[in-house]
Amino acid sequence: MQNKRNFSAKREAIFQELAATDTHPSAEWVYERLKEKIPGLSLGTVYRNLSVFKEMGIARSVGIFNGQERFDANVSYHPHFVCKTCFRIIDLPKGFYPPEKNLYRMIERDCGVSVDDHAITFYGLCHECNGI
Amino acid sequence: MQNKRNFSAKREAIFQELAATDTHPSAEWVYERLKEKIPGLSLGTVYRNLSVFKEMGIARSVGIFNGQERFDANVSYHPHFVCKTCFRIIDLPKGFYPPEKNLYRMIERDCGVSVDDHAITFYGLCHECNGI
DNA sequence: CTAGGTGCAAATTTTTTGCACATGC
DNA sequence: GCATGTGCAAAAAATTTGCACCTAG
Repeated sequence: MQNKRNFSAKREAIFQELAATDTHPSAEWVYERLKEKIPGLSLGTVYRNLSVFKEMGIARSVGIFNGQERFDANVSYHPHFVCKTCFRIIDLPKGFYPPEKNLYRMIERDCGVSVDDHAITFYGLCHECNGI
Repeated sequence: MQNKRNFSAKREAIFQELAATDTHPSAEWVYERLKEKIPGLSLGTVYRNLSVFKEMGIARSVGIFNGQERFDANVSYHPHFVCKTCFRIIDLPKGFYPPEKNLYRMIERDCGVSVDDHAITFYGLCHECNGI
């Protein structure tokens, strides 16, 4: 496993930007924020590095919402809430809906597949879009 | 000829094709299958009608996998399994990982959002891709 | 006639990729 | 020098849309 100290300056900055937010940003969002600090940055580099992070296992995709893939540097399991209106993505505590111990093994036995991951996503309206 | 839904012939055929399969197909898949039976059909019409079905609540999106949105005419809640290699999508019995009664209300109270839906997706390798 | 549905192709949007150049060891 | 990283723009791929026509009622 590669230490992120060996990252290039731009790769490091992209990872830090992703890791420092809880907004589960898109590539575009990361690019827009970083191009102020790093004038030479290109959007393609952001895409390429987000792919690198996924392959390394230090980031994951939350899903594609409103046509844009959303990323998360918090790779420990937790459910998400997605607002159907503004596509805000909120982390939910792991305590909501915790997976049973042998759930993957049960599915494997009953369905003839191998399972190594899962995702839980709730949908609705966030506080701002709810008109409250 | 009029059917009970008042769908046009093509709309009805698209819905029937979606409802008759458990493959959770993409628009392309539906189009490829139907264009043999309905020579004049166009891909745009398939896309437009799948959107209509989603708005009507008689179909839903399973998610976007391998760049293609996948649809399901089975709108009653059930978890899905997605093969990371071939992107086959398999229905799992509702009994796996059933939601707790007041889960939505708990999330609403604790997180200040309104919740009306959720999805659970397991990932791994299907039987064919597992080399078994 | 009217309203909705469709074919067709162009446009849109997001993401990927080819290639030349840059950078660090 | 060599391998990796990057800018830039073109390409790719999926989906949406504009518009003219068509069809049912």
